[in-house]
Amino acid sequence: MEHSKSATSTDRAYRQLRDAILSGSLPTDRKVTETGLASMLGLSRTPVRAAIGRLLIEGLLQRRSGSGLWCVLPTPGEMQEIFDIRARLESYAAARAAERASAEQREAVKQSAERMSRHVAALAKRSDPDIARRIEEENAFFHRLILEAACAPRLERLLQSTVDVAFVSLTLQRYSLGQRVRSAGHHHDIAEAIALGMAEWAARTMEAHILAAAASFRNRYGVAAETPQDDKA
Amino acid sequence: MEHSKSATSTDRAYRQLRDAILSGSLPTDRKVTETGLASMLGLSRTPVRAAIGRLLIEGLLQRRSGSGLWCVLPTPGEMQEIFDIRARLESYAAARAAERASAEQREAVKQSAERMSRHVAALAKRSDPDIARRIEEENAFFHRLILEAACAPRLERLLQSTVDVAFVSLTLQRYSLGQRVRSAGHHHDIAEAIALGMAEWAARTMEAHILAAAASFRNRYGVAAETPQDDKA
DNA sequence: ATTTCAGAAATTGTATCCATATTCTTAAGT
DNA sequence: ACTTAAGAATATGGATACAATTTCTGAAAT
Repeated sequence: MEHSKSATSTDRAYRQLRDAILSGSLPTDRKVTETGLASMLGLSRTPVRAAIGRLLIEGLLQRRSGSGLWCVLPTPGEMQEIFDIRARLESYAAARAAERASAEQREAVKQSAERMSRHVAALAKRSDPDIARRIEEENAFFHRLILEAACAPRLERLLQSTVDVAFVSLTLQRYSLGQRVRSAGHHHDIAEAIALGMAEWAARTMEAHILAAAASFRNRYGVAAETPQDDKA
Repeated sequence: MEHSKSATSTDRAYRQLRDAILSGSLPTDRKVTETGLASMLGLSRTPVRAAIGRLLIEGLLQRRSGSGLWCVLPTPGEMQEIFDIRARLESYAAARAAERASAEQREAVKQSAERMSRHVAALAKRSDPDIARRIEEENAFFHRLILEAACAPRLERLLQSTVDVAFVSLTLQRYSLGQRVRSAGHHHDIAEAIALGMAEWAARTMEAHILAAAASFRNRYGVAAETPQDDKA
């Protein structure tokens, strides 16, 4: 659940670079170099290159023709795309989980939903300054539980490595209290659908859950509703 | 549309290893080593390691706990999973293509469907010994056209890593003539839906198109899920 | 002044080397 | 005979060295 403190240098480099890109501390308006990143991290180029390879696949870095390596943050349009993809894949995961989760897994999902409700209640009472982080972790845990219960290794890899969860939690951080209450309600609905083995209900609720997050993101970052006329990004 | 011979050693290593795994010329019942693969390809470990990194992400290689590197081919259950994922992602691509394809792209999709029909007709007349390959290429081209028209770079990357795994397995199977005729019909339907901008129709037809392929695959290779008996080839 | 060519600098791709961790083998002890 | 421990062999992760391609700079020629 938490990052094990010491992994390989490659893993550390990957996480550090990803965080640096997502937090905006790496420039997106000029090119970066492998050597520069390596010396910034205090490592040789070898592990940094491996990390760069992963980030290239995930799309957070790009090699532009004849002008080096660039950090790339998803445009609002791409964020919408990411949410749409997640809605489709996670609803599939929810349906599979409803069909094949073990009894313990169904119980665990329900308990996660319960905990989430308590966290949100605590947030309303301002009783815990650290509660926002707890909510985010609980949310990630909930989705991970379902993904595991879905018993779908390929789906898991796709969701984990290519459409980054960090984007979603970025959105979650800005939820209003009302949104959080409703989001916790979604978790309850999904948990119940999975517990009862109702795949279609689970899938549609998960879809709605993620599209709600997408809508919230759109509101925040000011991309008005999708215009029929094509805006090239 | 084909690989130019000149590329970086890493790319060559990646392609060679991927082909070797998918074609079954690398063992899946005992472990392989980086050093062994490198000397097999006549390269140093460095580019081979980069290639291995990509294959690990794609799931064609796995590091098993404390016992090295293994080649992994998708099980029939995973193939079903891959088809399900493709059905969801490519139907999304079709919907987006219906909404935002250019006039030229809509025309190109229709023309590809036309060519496919002609190829299938030629197949019926046995007039071209090479026709099966042509059909495969046209099919790949059709799907690629739609993916490009969808204007969704993330989706494109995501599908690229899942599709080609499915494709190689697909080429192992032989569609019956009747199936090919119906498949070409799907292409026409999808092309028309996209041409008319009818996103929902395009999406549902694409979904059905891929699930039909999945069913055909299951009949040949899968554990017969719930089919009482399979039909004649 | 603009263009072009050459040399220099820099960046990426590849190979080799080293260190650490893990496995396999062998020998010793109970 | 079986178990365990120690050392050897092997494999992987990382660093450095090297090569080749690409880019930048500058000067010369039209």
